[in-house]
Amino acid sequence: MRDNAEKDAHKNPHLIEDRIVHAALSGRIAPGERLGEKELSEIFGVSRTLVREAMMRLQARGIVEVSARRGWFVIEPSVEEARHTIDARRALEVGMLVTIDRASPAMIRALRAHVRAEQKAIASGDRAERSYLLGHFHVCLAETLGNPVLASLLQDLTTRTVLIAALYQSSHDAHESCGEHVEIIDALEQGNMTEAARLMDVHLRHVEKALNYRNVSNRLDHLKAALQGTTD
Amino acid sequence: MRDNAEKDAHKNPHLIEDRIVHAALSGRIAPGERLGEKELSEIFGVSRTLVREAMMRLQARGIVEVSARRGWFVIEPSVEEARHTIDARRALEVGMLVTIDRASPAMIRALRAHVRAEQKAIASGDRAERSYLLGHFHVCLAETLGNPVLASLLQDLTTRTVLIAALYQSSHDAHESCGEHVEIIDALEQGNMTEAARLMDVHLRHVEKALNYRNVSNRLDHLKAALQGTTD
DNA sequence: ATAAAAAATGTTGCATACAAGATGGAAAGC
DNA sequence: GCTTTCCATCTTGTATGCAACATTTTTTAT
Repeated sequence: MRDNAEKDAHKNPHLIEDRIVHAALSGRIAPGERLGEKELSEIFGVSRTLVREAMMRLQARGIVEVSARRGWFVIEPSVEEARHTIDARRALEVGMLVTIDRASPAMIRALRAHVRAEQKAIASGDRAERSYLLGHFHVCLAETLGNPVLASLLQDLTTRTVLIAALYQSSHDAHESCGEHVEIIDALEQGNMTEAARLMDVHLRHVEKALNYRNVSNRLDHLKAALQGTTD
Repeated sequence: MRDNAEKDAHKNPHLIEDRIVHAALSGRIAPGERLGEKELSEIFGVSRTLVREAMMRLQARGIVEVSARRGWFVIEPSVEEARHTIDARRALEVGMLVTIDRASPAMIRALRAHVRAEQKAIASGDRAERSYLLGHFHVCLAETLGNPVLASLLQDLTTRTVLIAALYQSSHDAHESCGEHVEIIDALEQGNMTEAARLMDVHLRHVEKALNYRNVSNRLDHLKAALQGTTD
C-alpha cells in the first residue's frame, strides 16, 4: 500500500513533496533529519533529478534546506525563526477569520467531522494520525472557507509549526488543542467571527507557549550537554 | 550593469528567481508570458538544469506554472484565483497589523522613506520603478515589522497581485495607492493598529475593485474577439 | 484550392555522467 | 597515546544527452 510509490512518482510529480509534508505533519520526520537525494530516489524509484526538483519546491516552501554538498535537511528553526513563523501563522489565521463574513452550515459540518476524526485519533492513541489531524485542522479551515491559496499557505506554515513543536518539545496537550478547535467552530457557528478570531489568537499563543525554548533537542546542544556530563 | 548576470548566476542560485520576481513586480514580465528554459539558460549563462531548478521554486511560490512539454508560463490567474489571492493577501496584511502591538519610530522612518521613493518614481514617470515600489511597500512593511517569514509570504502574494492587476488591466491610480500607503503609516505612527488594519483592508479592496474582470487580455478571449471581428 | 496526412522542428521530461567539495577514518609523525 | 595529514568515500552541483510529446510546416491527395 505504500511500496507502490515507485509507480506513482512518475505520474504525479508532487508525490514526493506530498509524502514528505505528510510525514512531517505526522511527526514521522523530525527536524534536522537528513533527506539524501540518493536515498529518496531509491525509495520513490526515480532518478535524483526528480527528487532534486521536489526538494527545490520544498525549499521554496520553507520545509527543507540544503547544506552545500552535505545534504538536504528538514528545517530546524531557531528560536527567532520559530517566533516569526508562529507570528505569521497567527496573523494569517486571525486575519482570515476577521475578514470573512460568516461560515455556512456546510462548512461547520465539515469542521465538526474533522474534529470528530481528531478525537478518534486521540482516543485510539494513533500519534501520527493525531499529529496530522491536529495540524491539518487549520488547513481544513481554510479549505472549507473555499480559499485554496490560504489553504496552501497554511499547509506550509502549519507543517513548519509542527516541526517547531517537535524541535522544542512542545508540551501542548492534544485534548486541549482539540477542545480549542471545538470552541473556534462554536464561535463560527454562532456567526461571531470576532470571537472566533480571538479564540484562534489564543489557541496559537498556547501553541507557542507550550514550546520549551530552552530544551532544544539540537544536535549541538545535545553534544554540549553530553560533553559536560562526561567531563564531570 | 545588467549583462553580468552570467557571472553571478553560479554564485547566487536564487538570482534567476529574484530577477524574474523583480521583473514581474516591475511590470516588465506580463502574465501568460512564456519563459523558455533554453532562452533563460542563455540569458543567465548556465545550463538548463539551474534554470529548471529556479522554475521549480517559482512554481512552488505560485509565480509560474508549467504546461507539459510546452513551456513555463507566468501565471494567468482566473477571476476566481485572483479573488482568492487578494483575499489571502488581505487576510495576511490585516492580521499582521491587528496582531502587532505597535510600530517603532525607526519603522515609521523606514516606511516614510519608502513612500518618498514611491512619490519620486511616480513624479519621474518611471513606470517600472513605480510598479515595483508600490508593490514592494507591503513587503517593506512586513520587513520593518521584523518578520522575514511574513515578508517572504507577502512578496509572493504581492507579485501575484501585480500580475493579476496587469492581466485584468487594473485602473488603480498610483497617486491614490501611494496616498493610502501614507494614511496607513499615519495610523501606525499614532499607534492605532486597528485603524491601520482597517485602512489596509480598504486599500486592498480598492486594489480588487480597480480590476476589470471583464476585459481579460487573455489569448483565448483575444482570439474570440478577433474572430468575431473578422466574421462580421 | 482545400483538407488531411506526414515529416520536421522545437521544447520539456528524465536520467546519467562527471566535477567539486565535505566527511570520516587510516596512517604517519611526534 | 595524541595529533596531524592524507586518502578513500560519499554527497551534492552542474552539464549534457536522449526520449517523448506538442506544434508547425510541408507535402500530398482529392
